[in-house]
Amino acid sequence: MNDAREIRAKSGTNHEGTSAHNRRVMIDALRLNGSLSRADLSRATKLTKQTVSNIIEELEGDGLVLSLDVVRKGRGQPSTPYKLVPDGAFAIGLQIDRHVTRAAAVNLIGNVLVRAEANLPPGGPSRGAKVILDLIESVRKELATLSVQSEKRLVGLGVAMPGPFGMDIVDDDPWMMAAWQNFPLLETLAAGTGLDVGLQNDASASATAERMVGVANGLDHAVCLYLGYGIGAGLILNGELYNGANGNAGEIGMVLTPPRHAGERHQALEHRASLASLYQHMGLDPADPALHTKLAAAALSSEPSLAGWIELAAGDLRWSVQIIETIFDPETVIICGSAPEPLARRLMQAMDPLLPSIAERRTRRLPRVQLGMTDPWAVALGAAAEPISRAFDPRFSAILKTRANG
Amino acid sequence: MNDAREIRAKSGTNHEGTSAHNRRVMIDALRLNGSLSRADLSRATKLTKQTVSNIIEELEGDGLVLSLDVVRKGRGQPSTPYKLVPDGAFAIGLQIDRHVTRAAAVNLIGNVLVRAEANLPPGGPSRGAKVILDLIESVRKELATLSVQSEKRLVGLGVAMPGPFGMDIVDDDPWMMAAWQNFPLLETLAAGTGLDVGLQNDASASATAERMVGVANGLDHAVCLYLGYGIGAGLILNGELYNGANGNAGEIGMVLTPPRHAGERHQALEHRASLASLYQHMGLDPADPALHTKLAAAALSSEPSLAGWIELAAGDLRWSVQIIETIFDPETVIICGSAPEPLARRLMQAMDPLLPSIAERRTRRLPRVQLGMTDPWAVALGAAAEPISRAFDPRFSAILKTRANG
DNA sequence: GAAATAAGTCAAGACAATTGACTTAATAAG
DNA sequence: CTTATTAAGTCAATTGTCTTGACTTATTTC
Repeated sequence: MNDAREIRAKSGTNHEGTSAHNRRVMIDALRLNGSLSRADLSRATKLTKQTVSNIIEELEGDGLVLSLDVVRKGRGQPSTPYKLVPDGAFAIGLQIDRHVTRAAAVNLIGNVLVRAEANLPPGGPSRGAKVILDLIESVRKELATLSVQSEKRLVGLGVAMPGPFGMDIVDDDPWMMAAWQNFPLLETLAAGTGLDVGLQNDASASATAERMVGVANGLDHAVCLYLGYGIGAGLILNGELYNGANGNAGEIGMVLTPPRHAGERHQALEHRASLASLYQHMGLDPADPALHTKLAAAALSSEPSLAGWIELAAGDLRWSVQIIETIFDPETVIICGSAPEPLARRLMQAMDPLLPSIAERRTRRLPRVQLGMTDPWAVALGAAAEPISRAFDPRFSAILKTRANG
Repeated sequence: MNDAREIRAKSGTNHEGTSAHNRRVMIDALRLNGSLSRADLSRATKLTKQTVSNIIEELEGDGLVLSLDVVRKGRGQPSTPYKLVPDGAFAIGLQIDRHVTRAAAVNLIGNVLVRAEANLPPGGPSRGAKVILDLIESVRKELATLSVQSEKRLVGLGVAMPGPFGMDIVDDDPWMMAAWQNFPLLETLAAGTGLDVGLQNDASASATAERMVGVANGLDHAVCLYLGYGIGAGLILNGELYNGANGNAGEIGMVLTPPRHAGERHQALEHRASLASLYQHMGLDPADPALHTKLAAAALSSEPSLAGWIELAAGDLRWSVQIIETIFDPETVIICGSAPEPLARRLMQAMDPLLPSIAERRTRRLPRVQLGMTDPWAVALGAAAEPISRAFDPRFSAILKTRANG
């Protein structure tokens, strides 16, 4: 029917897809509920007891689940609960920031087992790539000392760095984030480590972390408002991270905000509500290694210039939250980022009262806005959580055939 | 493991899920590509020739596909292309608007076969429900005269009405849209028609229509900016309509816009860029039956008050498009709605040049903004397209088990 | 005319979930 | 203290769906 005309279609599926999905569903259920018996799993997943038994046996054989003590409760044969084996799988996450890179190893349930960081030399990837590969290697070595099986059970490498990706680069900065984005990073890392590599921006990584071990755990619709050097949103929609057509969904830094006062020009959100704007406002040096500590201290004091920025930024964030609620209709909005926790907390407080929005409903179960992780390691954790999610979370794409046969 | 504690888990799947998915994938491929041979389908879906043959045979038996003339092309046995049978399935769509309700019947490929409209009496659902049921009944009867099989092949009823849904009602208007939203409409319609009923807001319905037969056909990431009495966005993300946690995603009317000039208060977008705002600006009566014609005429003239509104609204839309691009990273933004086409066209032109955004990339294949349907029947069409999509489009939820056995 | 190529079929096989009867082990009831 | 009831979990056979590999058919190219 077609010469070279491209045929567009989604993939079909087969037994393998079915089986893979059911395995993922069971792992997901165990992660979400802590421990469940085979009978529980059967009811929850709508699969038969027999099927659940078969899959559990398989998962147990693979070292992904283990049985706990028998539980007596009411009539009937006592049940044997199962839970995930924490060290049933590992993943490594890498955060590439302006002047520093962090790597972390996590296990199947999101515990951080190893962390390591290194300074990135200025000059971008030409010099930095080596630093990164060494850092990953050292994390991998250390992980191997904690678990003999770590190498065998390593499911991938997740990378997080500031977006947006794939843009025609216009401006650059001394730390050459743009150069990083043009560099064939994924290929280099895949070749250098032999691992499957995934990429997210900071905000998405944060959301991934919140979903695995944070306040977004078990939520299918949540947005992480990530306040870092820039500002971004990590989108969890229908239980999966949403990336958009080009991987740039949620890059809200370029959104134009309402002017604060008469005569002010419209400004991009990231010039008003981001740590970069705070540094500028307070005349701080972004490269100062003690910056985080200083900011934390300032946040606990009554520093007037900080208070001024908080007041202004909270206004923009209040507006941002309202837009996010209005556009996404999420269960909750999570404030996270690399700001020191006292600062994030003060920002949260300053955002109160929130603007009226569609999110104000009596049937709400969760707060409209919650504080998420502010740990500087959260992004690396999210980066590491991504391969775990890719390997074990139920998702449409995991069902589809990836190669043809016949 | 649990007393009454609720266990949260996703559903598993089985052979039926596999088969259902593969059927949907084939139908989707045929819809998207017009006609394909079994060999084409096998390559495109990654299923084996044999599997494709089996499914095609089944679909042919179900009257959903039919074979075309054999095509000779190059070496090898000539291929037999298949295409969808237009009248292989039908659905009815219902639009409930302020003072009017429209019903349309479409077939499997989105052709509108029947349309009918009725005035809604003031007073909300207490009197309107009957009008609606009668209208649906008349469409159904007329459809039956066009196809003997229509009743057997009717897959559902789709309803579209202005959102947001499930809110604590604050203000109301004479046409009592709020009352409609509180009324158990879906239950009433399901009981009154015996059909499966789905609900969307206007903007989502518009997006559904654009995806089935409009400029979003085949796109996996697109946003429809719907300009009606209010304003909303219909979100196609990952190839599916996105509804949010409570079905209100895309209800952007409440977004606060940047002030137009010093001293102006922040205003909700729907008070500035919506037909309601135009009516107010021009002193038009929204209930005037000739309104659409008058507006169309005005749009073709050089009416200064209309030109003034266009200038203002275009500014807000420009900003809205930039936010949408920044947040969703879609392949394209589609302007649609119930404004007369000349008006929509002028608005589009007035939006040029668009604000700089992440969407400006050299690798773009589609325009950043495109004009979609402005037909007053587009929403009813989208409403009717929804059950077709629900029944035939590949989607994650269609794979999952819905009832337990064992 | 023979070789190459491609579409499509046939029949057997493989895989994974389902079915229904059965076993095991506890509590509740008399 | 015995028996009935309830629930967890297993066993073995069955079913549904896709895959496999060999085969047939039809066309073009050499």
